[in-house]
Amino acid sequence: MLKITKKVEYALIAVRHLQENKDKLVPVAEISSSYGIPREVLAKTLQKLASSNVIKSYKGPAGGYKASDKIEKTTLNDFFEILEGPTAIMDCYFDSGCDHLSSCNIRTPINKINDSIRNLFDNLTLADISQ
Amino acid sequence: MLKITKKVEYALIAVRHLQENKDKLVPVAEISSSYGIPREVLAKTLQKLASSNVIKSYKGPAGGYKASDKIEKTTLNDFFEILEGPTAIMDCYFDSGCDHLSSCNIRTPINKINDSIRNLFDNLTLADISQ
DNA sequence: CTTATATACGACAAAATTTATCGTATATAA
DNA sequence: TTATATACGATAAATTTTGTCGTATATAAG
Repeated sequence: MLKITKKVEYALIAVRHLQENKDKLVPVAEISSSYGIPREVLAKTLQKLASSNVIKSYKGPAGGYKASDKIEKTTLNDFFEILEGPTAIMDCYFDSGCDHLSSCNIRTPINKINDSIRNLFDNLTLADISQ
Repeated sequence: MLKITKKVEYALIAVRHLQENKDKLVPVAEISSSYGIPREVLAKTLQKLASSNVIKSYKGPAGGYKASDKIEKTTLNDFFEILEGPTAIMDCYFDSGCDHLSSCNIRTPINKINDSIRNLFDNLTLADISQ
């Protein structure tokens, strides 16, 4: 439990690789072969980061991805939510479709844990964890 | 991702129920029926908490579980680890069997995130999140 | 203007993990 | 002796995660 997904792992690897190669455009194939990541999975992950402007994409031959200016200031919370949706240790923190609400005795604990984690991730940027 | 398991959810519910019924022994069946939790799953979960002395167990008719003195001071980290093993967002934080180590460029980020989460859970007790 | 290369994106299959069930053993109060 | 409760391993079902496949679109180069 409390594991990050491969998607997020791959995204972190890619982001770091782009930060280390700011001078050029990096195609998916380069990252995928360098780190042994399935190409299509990585491609979709980078597409999400691109549509949120964490990285920039360029099509065509000699195209690829590069880090955007935004990347350093992106918080872990934003990064995770771009890739996986809202950060919550239980779905009921965001969803409203719980039918056990009347007998639920852990709403307060769950909310406290969640708020703590979200606060942690709101205050950590991609730059912070790279140093 | 970063979800707690049902096991942990059930354990939290049970712990809160025991805290609210400190005067008596509570059998698994009472908790399981009150909150709609599968009996056997809950039973195994409580067995783990009992063998770690977070709660105490009593066999036989009129037996059941009750909260121990230790319960209030138990940290979330201890609680989670009793139920699910070491807290880590990626297995490589504890396991040594990674064969990508030579090309791994996210060891620092992963360790920083992990340490932050563990620090958070080390400083939150079951009592803290119940208030 | 054709071709080769790269991103974009939806549908589906495979694998892994989580969740639940079943069967049996042991302790103990009445 | 019996009924009730915990203890615990094996296995099945369900869910989630991970990976694959097919097709479309953009663009640089010859």
